[in-house]
Amino acid sequence: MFGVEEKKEIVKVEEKKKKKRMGSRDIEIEKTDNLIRRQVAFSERRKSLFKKAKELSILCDVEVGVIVFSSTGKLYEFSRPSMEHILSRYGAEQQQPNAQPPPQVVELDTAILQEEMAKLRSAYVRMTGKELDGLQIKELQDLENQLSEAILSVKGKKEQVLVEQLEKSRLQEQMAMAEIEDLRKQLEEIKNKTKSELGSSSSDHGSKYRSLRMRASNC
Amino acid sequence: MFGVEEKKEIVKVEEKKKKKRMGSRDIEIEKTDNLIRRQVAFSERRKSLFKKAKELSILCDVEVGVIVFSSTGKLYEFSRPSMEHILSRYGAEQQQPNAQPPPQVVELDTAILQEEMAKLRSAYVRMTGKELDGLQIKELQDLENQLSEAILSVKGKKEQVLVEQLEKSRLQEQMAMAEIEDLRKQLEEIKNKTKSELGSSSSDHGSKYRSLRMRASNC
DNA sequence: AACTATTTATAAGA
DNA sequence: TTCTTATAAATAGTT
Repeated sequence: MFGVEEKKEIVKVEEKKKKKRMGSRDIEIEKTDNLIRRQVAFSERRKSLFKKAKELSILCDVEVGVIVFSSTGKLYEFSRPSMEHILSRYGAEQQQPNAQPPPQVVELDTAILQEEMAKLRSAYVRMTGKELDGLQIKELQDLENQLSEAILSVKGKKEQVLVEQLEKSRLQEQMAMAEIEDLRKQLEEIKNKTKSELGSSSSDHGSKYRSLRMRASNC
Repeated sequence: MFGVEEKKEIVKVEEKKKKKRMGSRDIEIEKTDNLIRRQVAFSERRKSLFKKAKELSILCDVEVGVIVFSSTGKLYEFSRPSMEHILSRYGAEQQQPNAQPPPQVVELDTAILQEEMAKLRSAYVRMTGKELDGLQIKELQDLENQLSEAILSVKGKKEQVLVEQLEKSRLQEQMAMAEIEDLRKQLEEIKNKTKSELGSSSSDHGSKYRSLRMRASNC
C-alpha cells in the first residue's frame, strides 16, 4: 500500500507537527542539565551498556568485562566470563596496572643476566676448544696458556687427592695393624693361660693370626 | 496529516512485503553462522560498545572501564579515566581479586637463570683449574681429558691460522715480485730507448732499480 | 565499505 | 520512578 517514499514523507510531516523530541545523543554536552535527568539517564544507559556487552560476548564469542563507578561511588559491573578471569588476563597482557613498579627493573635484570650468561657460555665453550673461528693468534695463544695452566692445576690437584688418599689408606692400615697386634697378644695370653691351666684343646689358632699379621706388615 | 496509528499500519504492511531483514538481535543464537559475519559484527559492536561507554561516562559523569579480548586473543579497551585508575579502584572495592602471575613468573625465570648461571660459572671456573676442592679422582680425570682435548683443538686452530697467514703472505710476496719484475722490464725498455735515441743525460737511475730487484729476489 | 529494512536505545514528557 | 513516544542509533543481511 505505502512504499518507502511515502513513509519518509510521513516522518517529515510529523517532524513539523511535533517539537524537537530528540531520542538523540548530543554528546558534547556534559552533565545533562538537572540531576534527576542525569540519574535516570545513568540508570538506563548503564543497563543498555551491560546488555550490549553481553550481546557482544555471546554473539561474537569473546571475553568482555565492564566496570562502572557511579558518581555516588557505587560499583556496577558485568563480565563474561568472570571479572577475575578478565582482569587476570588483562594483567598478564599489560604489565600489571596496579602496583608493581619492579617488572621493568626485573626485566632489565633478566636482560643483563642473559647477556652475562651469553658471555660466560662463550668463554666456557672456547675453553672446551670449540667455536674458535675468528680468534686471533694472540687470543688463541692466551687460551692455550690458560688451558695449560688449568691442566697443570688439575694434574696437581689429582696428585694431591691421590696422595691424601694414600696417606689415609696407610693410616688406616697402621691402625688395623696395631689392632691386629693387640688382638694377637690378647689371644697369645689367653692361649698360654689356657695351656697352663688346662691340658691341650684348640691349638691351631695361632698360625691363623700370624699369617694375617704378615700380610699387614707387607704394605 | 497521519497519526501514530497510521504509521504503525504502514510498518506492518512493509513487513509483509519485505522478507525478514532483521536489524535484529536474537541473542540466544550464539556464534553467528559464518566467520566473516561474526568478525564484522565484532568490529562494529565493539566500536559501538566503546562509544556507549564513552557517552555514559561523559553524560553521567561516571567512571567506566571496558575490556574486550577477541577470539584471536587481541586486547581492546576503553576507560575513563585511565584503566589503571579504574582497576585500582575496583581492586580496592573488591578484595583484590586479580592475581599477580607476571611478577611470580618473572621472578621464577630470574631464579632459573641465576641457577643456570651459577652452574655455568662453576663449570667455567673448573675449566680454568680453580675451585677443584671436593672433586673425585674420576671427575678430575674427566676434566683433565676435556682440557687435553681443548688444548689440542686450540693448538690445531692456531696452526691452521698460522698456515693461512703464511699462505696469504707468500701469495702477496709472489704478487709483489711479479709486479717488481714487470716494472723492472718497463724501466729497462725505457732506459734502452732513451740511450739509443739521445746521448747521455740522467745516468744514475739504473743502479737504483737494480738494488730493488735484488731485494725482491732475495725472499 | 556502503546500503537498507528493522530493531533498539534514548530524551522528554506525563 | 516508571511508562510512553518520537526520533536517533545500531545492526543483520546484502551488494
